[in-house]
Amino acid sequence: MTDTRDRILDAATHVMRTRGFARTTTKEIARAAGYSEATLYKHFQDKTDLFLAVLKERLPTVSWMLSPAASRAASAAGPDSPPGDLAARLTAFARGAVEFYQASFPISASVFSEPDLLAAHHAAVTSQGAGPHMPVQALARYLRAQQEHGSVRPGADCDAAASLLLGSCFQYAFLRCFAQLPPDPEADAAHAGAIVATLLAGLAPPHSASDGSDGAGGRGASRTNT
Amino acid sequence: MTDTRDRILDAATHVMRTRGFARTTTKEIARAAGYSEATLYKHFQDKTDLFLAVLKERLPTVSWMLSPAASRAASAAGPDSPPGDLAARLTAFARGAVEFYQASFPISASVFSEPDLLAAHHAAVTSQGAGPHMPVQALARYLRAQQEHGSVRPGADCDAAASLLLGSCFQYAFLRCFAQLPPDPEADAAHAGAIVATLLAGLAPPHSASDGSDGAGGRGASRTNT
DNA sequence: TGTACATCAGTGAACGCGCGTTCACTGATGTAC
DNA sequence: TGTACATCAGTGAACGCGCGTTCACTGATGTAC
Repeated sequence: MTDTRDRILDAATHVMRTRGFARTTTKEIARAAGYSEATLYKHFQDKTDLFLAVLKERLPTVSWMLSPAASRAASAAGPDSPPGDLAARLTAFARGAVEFYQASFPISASVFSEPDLLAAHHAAVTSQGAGPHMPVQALARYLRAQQEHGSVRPGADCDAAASLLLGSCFQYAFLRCFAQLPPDPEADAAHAGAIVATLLAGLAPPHSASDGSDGAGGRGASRTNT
Repeated sequence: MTDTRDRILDAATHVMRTRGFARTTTKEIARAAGYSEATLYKHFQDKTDLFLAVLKERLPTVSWMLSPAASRAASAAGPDSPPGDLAARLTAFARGAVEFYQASFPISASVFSEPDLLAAHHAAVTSQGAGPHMPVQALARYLRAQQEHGSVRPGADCDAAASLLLGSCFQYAFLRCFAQLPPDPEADAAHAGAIVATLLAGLAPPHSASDGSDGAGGRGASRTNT
């Protein structure tokens, strides 16, 4: 059955998550899948082939970018969109990103322990136009669209902004994985809200001339703390 | 000799970098160090003990935070510091961070493939008050100091800003490791400059009220503890 | 319907290999008298 | 100075184990006549 292949991939993914890459042996995978080890080799050429299939077919997808919040954000948002909408949409985007990174980290980080596997995975991912830089580029594109609507300051560097926002989510997810903290929607929401607000408002004081490019002097912060 | 221990640690670090964690066997380490495998066990209890020593004693330190640029930034910077200085210092900080992350990633990511090792490393690192969240906290502290000098907008959320800036560096370094790109100081400088400028200026257009009822500081203020 | 054969998902048991680890040993160096 | 012994960094060779992989096999199901 084709079902068997899926069960093996599910089992391998589960073992990778729970026991870690180093302990994900053919024996463990077979046991978790409920088949003999020999069966693995009816469906996959060797262990590397199986791992690559897991990476390709079982890594959490970036489909959260197409989630209601994100897709509506990308499609709708006319020039008449209410203020605050951008912040709300970016916050939803950030929360999705954290969830995604936190789910994929334990598996994708393991790839770094086998350079051959890393190279093979990278080649596979590149050849189909995917890769971990995609979400960043997608967010940058979205921000540029918002820029045309006037929701984003004209002179702003949308690539840099995307790198800041998703980088923060990425590292935040990493830190939680490293500390082996359980998922915490409340903390995630607080993080997402805080970074979005900070990114939108900027750090420079109203009177500062630290970004010479377009003298974005008034930037929304001018009314703060008066 | 104590020299032997150092040579073994150097060899292990080198093998981890070049062959990857999975191929870092006692045989390879011994060969690279120029000793027999048995010698490893005169200096380390077992292989895990050796790895933990590598992680503790050979991971790139965060000493770049104490580099000329960073330390001067932390100590000097009176209220009369020239405008643009903050940007320059943050840019230097960001470049150092990228270099640091890019050097440590290949080794520290491997730890995720052995949950036991991850837990042991995390415990060791935590017990001595270190950890990957330290740079973020240090940057936040620095920003708060700048805030008191007036170089940073009063209402700004310094924790969020630190997360944005270092998160971007972290993910940028990860992406380069993943793509197995060689170090590129020019690209690094461009990245650092762009994210610092963007973080300082913010995204919101001057006339926008995108961050809610009470101005830019509102969201950040709710979780900023001063 | 019964018979003979084909197909094919899945297996038990074994394979060679390379791993981490141990142990009795070597041989250079230091030292007491 | 020579002798006898102690110390100790380092080793060669072996160990048991668990890994990935293979192979001859099973037995249920389908099918031709």
